[in-house]
Amino acid sequence: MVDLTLEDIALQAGVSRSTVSRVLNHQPNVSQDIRQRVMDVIEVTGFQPNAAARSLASHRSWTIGLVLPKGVGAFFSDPYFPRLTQGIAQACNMYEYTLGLFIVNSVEDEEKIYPRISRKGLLDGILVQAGSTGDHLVERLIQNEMPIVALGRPINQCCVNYIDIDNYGSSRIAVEHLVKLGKKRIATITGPQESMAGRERMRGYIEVLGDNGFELDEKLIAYGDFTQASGYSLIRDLLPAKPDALFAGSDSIAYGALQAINEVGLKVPEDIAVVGFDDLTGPNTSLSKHQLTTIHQPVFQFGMSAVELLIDVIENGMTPVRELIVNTELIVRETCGAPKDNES
Amino acid sequence: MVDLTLEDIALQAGVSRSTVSRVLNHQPNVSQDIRQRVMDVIEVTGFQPNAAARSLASHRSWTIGLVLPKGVGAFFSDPYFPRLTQGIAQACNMYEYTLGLFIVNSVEDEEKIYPRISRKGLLDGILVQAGSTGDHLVERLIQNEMPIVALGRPINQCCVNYIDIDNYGSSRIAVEHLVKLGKKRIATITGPQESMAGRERMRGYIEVLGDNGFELDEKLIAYGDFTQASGYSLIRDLLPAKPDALFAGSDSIAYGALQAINEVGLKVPEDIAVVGFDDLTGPNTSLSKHQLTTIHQPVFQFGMSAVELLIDVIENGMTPVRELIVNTELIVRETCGAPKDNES
DNA sequence: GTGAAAGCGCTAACAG
DNA sequence: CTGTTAGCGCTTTCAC
Repeated sequence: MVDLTLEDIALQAGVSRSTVSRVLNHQPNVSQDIRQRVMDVIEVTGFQPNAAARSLASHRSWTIGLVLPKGVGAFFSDPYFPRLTQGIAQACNMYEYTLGLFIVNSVEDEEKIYPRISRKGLLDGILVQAGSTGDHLVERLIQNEMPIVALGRPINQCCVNYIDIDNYGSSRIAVEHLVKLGKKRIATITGPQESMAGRERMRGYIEVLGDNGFELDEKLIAYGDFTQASGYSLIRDLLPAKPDALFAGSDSIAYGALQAINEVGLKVPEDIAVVGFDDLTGPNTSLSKHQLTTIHQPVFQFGMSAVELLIDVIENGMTPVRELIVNTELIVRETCGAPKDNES
Repeated sequence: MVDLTLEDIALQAGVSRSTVSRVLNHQPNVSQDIRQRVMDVIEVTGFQPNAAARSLASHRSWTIGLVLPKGVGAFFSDPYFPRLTQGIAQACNMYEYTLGLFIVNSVEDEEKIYPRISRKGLLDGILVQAGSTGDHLVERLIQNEMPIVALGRPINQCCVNYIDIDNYGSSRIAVEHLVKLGKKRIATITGPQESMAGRERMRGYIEVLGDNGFELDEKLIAYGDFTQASGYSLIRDLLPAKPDALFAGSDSIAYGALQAINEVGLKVPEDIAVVGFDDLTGPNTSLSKHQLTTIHQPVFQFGMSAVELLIDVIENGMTPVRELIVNTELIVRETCGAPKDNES
């Protein structure tokens, strides 16, 4: 297939280059029959406009970047980022954007990548995962007046567009569920307190206990890092305090804890009820003998909404600041010991 | 930061635009002091050349695409693709390429995405995951004379650059290991036979048994799909035939089988030895009570090599056809029941 | 509603 | 070694 240009199409259709351009960009001011004639030629020739030329002339690349800062790269082993990425990619396909992926693996990467993503003509906008290192990047990017949306609410940062779930409210619902089930000694293994998610989920736990007149017992609290390994090891520190329930800061933590609980011979949910957070259906959940009660966050949809939000920012400008909170849902399964719902 | 152009830099440095361009592109014919002067101005101003303009003029976008065809999207839940993607992204950072990610989620996507990735001016080259749907895409892309490298060897396709591991040879090593351990009734749960990996691993199994004078027993063979779920359910069909060993077509299959074996009260490796394939350290492996003996494939490195291969193709043309085989390694752990290595 | 013409910001011969 | 000069292929005023 020889390289075609607008000019070639124009020639074949017997019109001017501008007209072909108008048809290509779905502009209104073209008569029906000419439009059809041009479209036919495009169809037959399989013409695709040159992306670089289009970007250069229009100052729009139709490409957005997904930036995963150092640190979250490690999280790539859990199903969260893959799912998120899929949602983002899906939305990009829908809106005919190209997705650029920037994974920061090291400190050196960070400095090298930054100029590349902020250079003109490459990206129309940026999605950046919030988190300790990410937030630093967010700051620099914003000063560059590049359309940007943070995935998760950045810490120490105002006036940033972001999309997030209601971590605080959701964890309240999870812990309240445990309270309603009559649990009296509710333990928690939280995520990292440097992350907004870890912090807010913790805050929900603390406040629900307070609201219900429970005393905070440090022996029932452990600080993990969202991983299965941390759940597995930290629950052992908590067990001596005889908890009758565990609110895990993530499903991974919950699964780790579940396994350890199992190994010491305790029963779930009889001896200890467990509620997780995330509901990422992955290999773990499918075969687990425990059906985990958890907070479902719609990761795929979250990714899609993030793209939509970013496109909105690209098209309508950075002000006002957008803050989008996506709904979660408590999924009652078996590990909390709640009576079964009446099913129809 | 106001938008700078080459011209601005040239003005400030007191040279011509071309000279700045030469400095930017690390071309040799610039005197040391002028080069320095230009670099200083670039440094101070933080100038970054416009990506679109550069692509348009040079016919190089410094962007490569990673295409994950429909079907492999589902695999996104296991750790393989995330790791692979990380390796690819890492190499892109190293060589200062931008990575475009194209995940095909549906049939409609397929038709919409194809023209976008094959359009001029966007991508310098393409990495495409091989596999039933992928191979079809590979074909179309090749005709477009776009530099391309397949990840995994496409089926029914010659004359394609690809990178792969030696599935056949590796599975031979795994099964031979079992034979050497004195196993007589070696079962297998394979991956899908539509995939080269599934097929070749199966072939290794069959031939090693043949070489050792074993009869093929259909009761010891099950056809899975690489997932944990398939391992979990299919091993139950195999157990009545009293296997003393299992060669699993993937670690996921192995873990599924391990769990089922456990649940029926058999012991690993005493009653049944298990060898897997992949060695993707993920959440499953970390806490498993079984240390899986398996074939290690260096996924991250695989991704990096794929990028290097593609860059070679971009720079030196499509001929000759490149075929790159990456080495694997048998990792002897506990599930095969081999005596411990003497450790120093 | 359509065409002509002027760039977008850079690279790459080609002179000198 | 450096500057001048054409474009790269498209979008976008501005006329008509």
